[in-house]
Amino acid sequence: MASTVAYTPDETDAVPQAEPRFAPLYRQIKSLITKRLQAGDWKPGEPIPSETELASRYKVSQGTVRKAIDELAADNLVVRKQGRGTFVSSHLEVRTQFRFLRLRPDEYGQDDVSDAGAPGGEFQRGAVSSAGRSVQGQVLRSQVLECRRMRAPAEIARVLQLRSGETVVQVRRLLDLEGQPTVLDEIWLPGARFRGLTAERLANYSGPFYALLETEFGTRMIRASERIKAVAAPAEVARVLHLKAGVPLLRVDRVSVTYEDQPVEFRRGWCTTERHHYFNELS
Amino acid sequence: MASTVAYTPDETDAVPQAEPRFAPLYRQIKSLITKRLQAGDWKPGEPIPSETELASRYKVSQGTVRKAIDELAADNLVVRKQGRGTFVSSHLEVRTQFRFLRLRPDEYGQDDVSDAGAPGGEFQRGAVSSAGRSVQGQVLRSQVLECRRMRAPAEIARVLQLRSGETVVQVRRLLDLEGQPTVLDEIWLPGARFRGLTAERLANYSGPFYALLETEFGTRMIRASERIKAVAAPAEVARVLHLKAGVPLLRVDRVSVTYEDQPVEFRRGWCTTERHHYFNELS
DNA sequence: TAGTGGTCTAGACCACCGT
DNA sequence: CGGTGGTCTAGACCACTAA
Repeated sequence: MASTVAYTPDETDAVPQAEPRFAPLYRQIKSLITKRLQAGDWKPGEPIPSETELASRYKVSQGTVRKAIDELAADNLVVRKQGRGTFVSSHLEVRTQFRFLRLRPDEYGQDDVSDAGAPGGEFQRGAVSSAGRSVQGQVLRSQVLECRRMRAPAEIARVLQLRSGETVVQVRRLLDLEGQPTVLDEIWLPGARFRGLTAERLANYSGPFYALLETEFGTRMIRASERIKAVAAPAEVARVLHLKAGVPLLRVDRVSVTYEDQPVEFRRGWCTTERHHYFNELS
Repeated sequence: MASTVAYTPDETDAVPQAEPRFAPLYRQIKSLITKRLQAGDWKPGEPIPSETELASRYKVSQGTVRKAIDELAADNLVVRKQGRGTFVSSHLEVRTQFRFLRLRPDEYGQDDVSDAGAPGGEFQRGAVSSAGRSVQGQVLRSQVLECRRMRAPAEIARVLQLRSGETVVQVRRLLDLEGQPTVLDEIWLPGARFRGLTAERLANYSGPFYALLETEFGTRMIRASERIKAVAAPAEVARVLHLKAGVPLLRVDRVSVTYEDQPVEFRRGWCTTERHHYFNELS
């Protein structure tokens, strides 16, 4: 294949359409692979074809495929395992399980956490509406309070890029960390994408929320952005968290996106920081 | 040079000592370059030698140097500029100036900020004890309230890895965002490293705090980690921020490190989030 | 042992920048 | 134009994993 010219598909692949022409070859390859992931041709947890296989399939050198996969790995879409292969990443894997949970107990990792090596999260099946598991040394327990379908409030519709009045699923749940009620999450999801999502389905599922969305609804959360404010606890929130109304809480608003930067979740978390803190690395 | 064996220094470079032997060649090269940066042989804003130059100097292929520099660039230690060269990154550069400031006005970037392309921060010299400048579309003004030397409190000494009782510099400053007092920063620095740092020096300097530490004291902040809590504003803090005592504030504790992960700053920021929020990207 | 990702090389050519 | 980083190739060898 010529070096920088537009990629011409061979028989084994879907046509690449609205791509930025004249992108470097490795980006075109990256984009082709991403499309396959998005289409679900290669599923979370499974290996993608080997570098040599992809190289011959796309008629480029292995080095080019390598660079494409390097970026996919940097984007956390894929995980390389030496000697084994390259795997579609999944919220089910221990290493990426609570990738988006930034709340840490205050005692944890006094200095930089650097690598910390999470002690492998073994799952314990919980009672109805709950699941208990260990993550980063802390015991995590999730209890679903509510799951209902409703017409999207204007604000939610805007964020999720829905027409106003379209239906959304609202989930409210309580997170216990070390036995303390710590986070109240209010989650909104596009109704169309998560058709069969019910309170019962959630109750019977033990495991990370995003893992359920991934395995049951084929929607993988890729990336998210958060906005954090300090607020006084509203009465209703305080009640659920067993706190006095008005105590300071972290209000964490999160927009999560799948492939192509499609927003598919809006979440508002109300967090006590009496025994925990929000952790962040700057670089 | 043989492929994976230990690197043997040639005449042009300091001996590599306590390095993890049997690291890949490119990491050894990376480490050699890092040492040069740390030693100040190549200064912030200046170019480092070209890839071909480094390749011949270290007697490795250009590809290997390239991979080393790729990582340095990913670590933000260095910035590549096509056609020009590779430059030691600096807190003076517009693009990295307020790299660590995560507070955004609420209206800014309704959706993902993605790339946003900050509109180039032109500096305006301010009155004594202050500097006004524009960053990411918001007007930022810093006012030094206090700068004194003191014996390190136990907690500070621990974080900065000093012997208890060693002297530290404490700086207190107020950040105005869009004319609103928004953040009160309490900063502790190791006294030994920042010997000539005085209130006057700070007052006469217009520009980012870290840029001053970099240019005047040769200490570059590489990386930081933050812990965030929601707290009720202490009376003293509230007074400075023109708020009522007890209103919810973000308390952001930051530990910043230089090369070799040496901690060199502890900072506690008290932030109102009435008109701003803390922004974070998860991936 | 065969297959995978990881490292290293050498050389070609391109895109961009300043002079 | 010459020099810099950016892309692409082809091939060799290493390290790790699983059968």
